[in-house]
Amino acid sequence: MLDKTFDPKSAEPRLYAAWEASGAFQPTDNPAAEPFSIVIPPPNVTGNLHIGHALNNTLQDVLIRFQRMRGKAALWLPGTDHAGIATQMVVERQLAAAGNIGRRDMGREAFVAKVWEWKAESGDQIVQQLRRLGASCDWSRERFTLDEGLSAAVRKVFVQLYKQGLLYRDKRLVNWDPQFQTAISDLEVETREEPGKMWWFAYPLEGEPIDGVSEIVIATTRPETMLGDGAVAVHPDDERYKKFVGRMVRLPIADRLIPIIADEYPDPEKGSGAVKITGAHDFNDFQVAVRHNLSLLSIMDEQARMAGPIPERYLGKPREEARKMVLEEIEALGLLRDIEEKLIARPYGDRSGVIIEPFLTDQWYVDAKTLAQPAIKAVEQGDMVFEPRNWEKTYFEWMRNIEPWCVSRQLWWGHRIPAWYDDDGGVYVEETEEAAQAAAGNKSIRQDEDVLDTWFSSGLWPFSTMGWPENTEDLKRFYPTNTLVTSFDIIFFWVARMMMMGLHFTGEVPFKRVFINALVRDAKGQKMSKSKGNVVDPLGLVDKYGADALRFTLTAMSGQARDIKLAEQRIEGYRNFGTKLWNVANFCQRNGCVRVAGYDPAAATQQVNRWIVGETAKTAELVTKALEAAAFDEAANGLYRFIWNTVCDWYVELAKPILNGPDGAAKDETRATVAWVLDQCLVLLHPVMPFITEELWAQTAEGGPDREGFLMSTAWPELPLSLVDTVAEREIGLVIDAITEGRSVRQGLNVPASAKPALLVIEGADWQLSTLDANAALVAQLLRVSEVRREPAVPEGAIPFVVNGATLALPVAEFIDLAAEKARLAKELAGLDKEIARFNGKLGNPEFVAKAPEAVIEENREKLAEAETAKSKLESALARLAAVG
RNA sequence: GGGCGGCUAGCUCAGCGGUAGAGCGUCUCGUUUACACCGAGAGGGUCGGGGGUUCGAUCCCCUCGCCGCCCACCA
Repeated sequence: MLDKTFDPKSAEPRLYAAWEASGAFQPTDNPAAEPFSIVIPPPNVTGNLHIGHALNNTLQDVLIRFQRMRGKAALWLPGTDHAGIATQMVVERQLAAAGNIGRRDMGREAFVAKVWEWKAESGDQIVQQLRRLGASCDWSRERFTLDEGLSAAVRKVFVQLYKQGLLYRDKRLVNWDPQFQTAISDLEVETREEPGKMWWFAYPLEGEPIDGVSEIVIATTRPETMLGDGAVAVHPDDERYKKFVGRMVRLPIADRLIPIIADEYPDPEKGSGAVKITGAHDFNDFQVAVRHNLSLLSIMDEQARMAGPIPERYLGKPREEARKMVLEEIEALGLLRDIEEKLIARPYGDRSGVIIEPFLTDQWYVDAKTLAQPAIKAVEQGDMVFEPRNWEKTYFEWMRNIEPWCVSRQLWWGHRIPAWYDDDGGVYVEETEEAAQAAAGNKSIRQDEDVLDTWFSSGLWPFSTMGWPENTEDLKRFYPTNTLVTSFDIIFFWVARMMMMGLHFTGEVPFKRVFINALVRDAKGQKMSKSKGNVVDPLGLVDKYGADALRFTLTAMSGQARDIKLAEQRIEGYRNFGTKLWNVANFCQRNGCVRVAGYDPAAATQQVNRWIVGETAKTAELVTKALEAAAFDEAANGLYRFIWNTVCDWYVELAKPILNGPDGAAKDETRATVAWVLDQCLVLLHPVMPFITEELWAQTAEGGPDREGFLMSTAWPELPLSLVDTVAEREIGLVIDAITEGRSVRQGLNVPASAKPALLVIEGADWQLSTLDANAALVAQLLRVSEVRREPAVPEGAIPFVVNGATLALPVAEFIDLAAEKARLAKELAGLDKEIARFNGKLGNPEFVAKAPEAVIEENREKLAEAETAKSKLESALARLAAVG
């Protein structure tokens, strides 16, 4: 006997452990099986499962379970990312909180050891959390971006790119994070628009005034950088300033002479039209400075404190303080011309939240422009497709305007750059220190202190995890992968980089399809964030409702283009769905619906059974097609409708009279069919709700033929649409309509529940009557009337009403408000008149008849005929009603 | 400044050429031997505004208006 409800808390861990122990997560070694592979977007090794992971991994699991059941050699390769900057940040913060010394005082080795310690401590948390979700990853193949093999792949890639001239060291402006004191890539900079000020300064002209003008006014939002100005630029066509070009101004405070130059860069419409050029602290200015061969004055250090060739009183001052000092001094000098309130776009480090400083340093760059070309082409020619398709625009846009990728980070947690230097400026890029030393001869060498951007190793993920550069069996069998499931916020960071690296090093796209999932927001549509306190913890939801309910919710909502607004109520609803399934299984058990060996759905004889077999086949078709197309929501919603509305609401109800009836062939067949339908439901629902279906699979094993292994390893059903019996479909449809309509009218008539009047079927098209006749007992039971029978006419005192073209009668005038019923019929009649007029109008329109498709015209004719029949029934019903009352 | 989404029932969203659907919520009824984590029923929408194409538009085109996201070097 089944328990009253499914208890996910005890069942889920038990089932998961059993699956894992059985080796069912590993791809089959059947050589005939077609491979299907997914690599997981590796979460931060020390991270926690958030709702985005839950969505993303649920979809992957749905896919992989589906493909596994279809007999593919399905591999879902899991792993984690070392997440350089994020992890280092966490550990540094912990050290600080514990009152320990900072990492710089601690030294590299000790600090990195600390991070490994932290990884060991919290490293498998997220992996355990994925298990709680039900993720059927092949844990025997689990990888980590910093493990031995992946590190070797990283070194190989770095060295090869270097030797191919696609990776180089360069001194240029980078985005510098003064808190972490490292360079970051363009993508890690977040521009925020904030209210700020723009100050207008006058720079005195050196020498004679021109036309009485003895100063040039510049506008700036960053006054402190003026100390590093190398020039003032004006547009060559700007009449106001043309004459000043070639002269010098005296830079206030710094007290240096700088030239006035002409350049296309200044926009005469903006600000004063004259721009101060600070080559070492602004990306635009840098380009101007290079064009004009201006010297680049760095006036800040790694922590964004003032430094360099500037007045002594500024040295060591933080940039904010320096700004105040400059403003005060400029004002005191009488050179402040104006202050303008303005929205300023400021760059912030996406991790540190600190304002980024353009900073002149030596860094390693990848020639992304070159690598991007094949990656663009691959998507253009469809070797890789985005799903939804639209995201390729985003991808193209970025790839076509790609800038060199700064890959070096001044951090300690990560892949150390395999480059060594000698004291004479020689650089040796090799996979090992031995090789570098060999190249350097007897010179002494030291390794580059920096590590690589986390995304450098993630970019290799699809092939490095499979053993590249070795030509492993896995690589041969499972690469390229089939589908990548990820969210749009890392298309640039990750998808694009994998495309570039994959194509360059393996000559193949790393995946054939990328499914971009939406972003999960809270019920109000706000982005979840710790500071807003609206973060939904997926594990809390799993605790409360079970993993299946959460999985179903996320799957059903995954169709949304951009955002998923997650409301807890919804999860509750899908938990109820699981319970509904559980209860229907319970019903099966109580009614002796046991699976029968060799059951042939095509051989069913009972009309309801023939009907549900067809409905099941249609659902299987729908779910299969949907999952193939990654239309996860359609699959989930189709199953929901089928199981709840079709099976539970109708099939089970229609089967009850047979199951409660006398023993015999009809009862046996129905029992077997009910059991079969339930089995199909379990199989089809399994990818989305693996736990409850697996549990029911085991619980329903009793009495029937033996179950072979787990449901998760069971074959996906192949149910041909030829199982659909259109006659059964139409007739059962009619029975359902009649019952629905009958109930509706009964309720409208306010017939008390206690009343059991007879229901008479007296008119209607023959085939409809025969259907109703055949199911008379059933209809009577479901309508809760004592009897359904045919009569030539409405008997004396009975109240007629129209259902589905047939006229039914209740001989219970005392229960019925005659006036209300008359009004109802009159209203219905008016509606029909309108409808008839509409169809007549349409069909009377020569243009419609001439141009509309034949099928549409035919449909309209049928509807017109139906409406006219219904009208005549209604009219006679009204007449008889008048006679009675 | 570019680009991309969204605007459909009170809420969250499907539908995307033939006069509107679901779930939740609301209201009414219900001790029907699977299920109250249930069942039956009702109410509720000029499908953001305005044009156009079409026999016919929520659906296609144009335009405007909000809302959101991404990218961009504007001082």
